Amino acid sequence: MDKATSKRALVQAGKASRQALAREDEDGTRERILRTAERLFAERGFSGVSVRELAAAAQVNIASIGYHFSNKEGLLSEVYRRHCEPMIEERLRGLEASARLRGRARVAAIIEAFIRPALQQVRVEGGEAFIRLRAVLSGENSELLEKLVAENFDQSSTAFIDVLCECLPHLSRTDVCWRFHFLLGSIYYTAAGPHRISAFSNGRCNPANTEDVIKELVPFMTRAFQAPPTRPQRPERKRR
Amino acid sequence: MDKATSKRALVQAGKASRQALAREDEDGTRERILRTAERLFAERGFSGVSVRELAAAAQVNIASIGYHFSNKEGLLSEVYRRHCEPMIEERLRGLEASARLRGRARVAAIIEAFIRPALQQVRVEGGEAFIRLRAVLSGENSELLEKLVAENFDQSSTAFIDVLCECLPHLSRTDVCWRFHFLLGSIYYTAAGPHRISAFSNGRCNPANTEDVIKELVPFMTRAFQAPPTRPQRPERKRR
DNA sequence: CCGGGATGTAAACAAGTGTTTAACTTGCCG
DNA sequence: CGGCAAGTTAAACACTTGTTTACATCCCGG
Repeated sequence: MDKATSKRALVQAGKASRQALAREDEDGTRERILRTAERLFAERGFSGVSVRELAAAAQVNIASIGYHFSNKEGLLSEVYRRHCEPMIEERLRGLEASARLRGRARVAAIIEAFIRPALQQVRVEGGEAFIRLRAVLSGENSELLEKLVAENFDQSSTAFIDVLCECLPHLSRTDVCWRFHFLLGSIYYTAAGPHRISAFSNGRCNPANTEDVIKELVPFMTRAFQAPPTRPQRPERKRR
Repeated sequence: MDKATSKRALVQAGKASRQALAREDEDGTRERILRTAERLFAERGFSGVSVRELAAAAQVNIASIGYHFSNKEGLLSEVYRRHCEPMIEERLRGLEASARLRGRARVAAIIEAFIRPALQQVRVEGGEAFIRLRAVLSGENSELLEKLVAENFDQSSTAFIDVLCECLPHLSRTDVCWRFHFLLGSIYYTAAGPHRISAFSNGRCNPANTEDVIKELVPFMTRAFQAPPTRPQRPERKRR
């Protein structure tokens, strides 16, 4: 990828500025590739989709994807970045808005501010949500993905944890991190493996219904965050 | 796969009985393939590992894996089945044992009975736990995997949900299903994506430490399950 | 009208994919 | 000894993989 980067770097830069002018929604080759990619990757994962399939589905020449995004990984990065930016902004807006509330209501608002944008993320027409892609990817391709996740989410995750610590002063930061991690797991799994629950609930639970998920998950997690601390605020305190 | 199945079926049967005699731990080709497969699949997913890599890592001829397991998917099925059986048995033992307790303590015991066997599942030497494999697979290869999950887990999952419903009579079965689903998500994610939490907690949270995870997750989930119902016990009741 | 950069395309590239073949070794039993 | 089945092997099979090449267009300022 090193030689490809240096070779195509200038081309890429030119592309970016041009696209900033012609506002995203045009129907050009580049746009069609991106839309098809986010759909297919979300459905079948990264290594589960070949560039040939992708090109065929987007009705685009195979080489075009190399031309516009350097290579397959470059395409994934761009898909990822495009979705994360607006989602994170929405999350942070919700986080700020929660500041008007206090106590349990505020915790609930924070959790909802985190969940909602992820779940109702623009669904590609008739397809899976972007969150599904993130969940699917969390299994494979760890090197590239870990970079993407770190770049895109570290900042906002930390912001949420900070505010949660503020609202839950009886908890150590370690406990909050754990609980936040469990929350993440529930969101991902809801997006990634919706078949299982709908199976053992005889179809009564449908994770595709965003409002249902929020109605169930927010009170569940709000309550959970209020469990007594597992680790003491300061480890030494126990001895005193 | 259809023709292969019919052709190798008898061979497979013979193998199974022979292996029942020579107790699992021998160092034969078949055993080496299985052990290597569970390690590699867990690390890099199903489509992320080629038969050739696998054969090389197991120091086995490429054709051997076809001979012993019909094909790559057959190998996965066997890896899966071998781990699920003892794990599910342990889970059910824990579930029965929880019957001695009452109230919140019983809920906690049930949740721990479900979590513990999954997390402390025999780790292949120096490698990832089997649960990681399950989490990784939940993204890809959906047709085969869904069959495997259904075959191996439907029964035990239903048993757990049944008992939880008993312990939480204020909840509708639908609510219990949702909450069980969220629990599953937290477990999977803890196994699949351990890097993220250890990153934003500055290493204070280490999902590889099974006891830590249990100490954090059990109270968290126990409390969460006790949240007030989201859906009424009987939908019509609201109107009356 | 022409030169030049951006964009699109068919064909080829080398490597890698899962699977199968056919030959070969081994051990066992009549 | 011969026959036979289980197990192992190198080699080949028929595709698919991501990427690159060299060749067409296109459009626009000079």
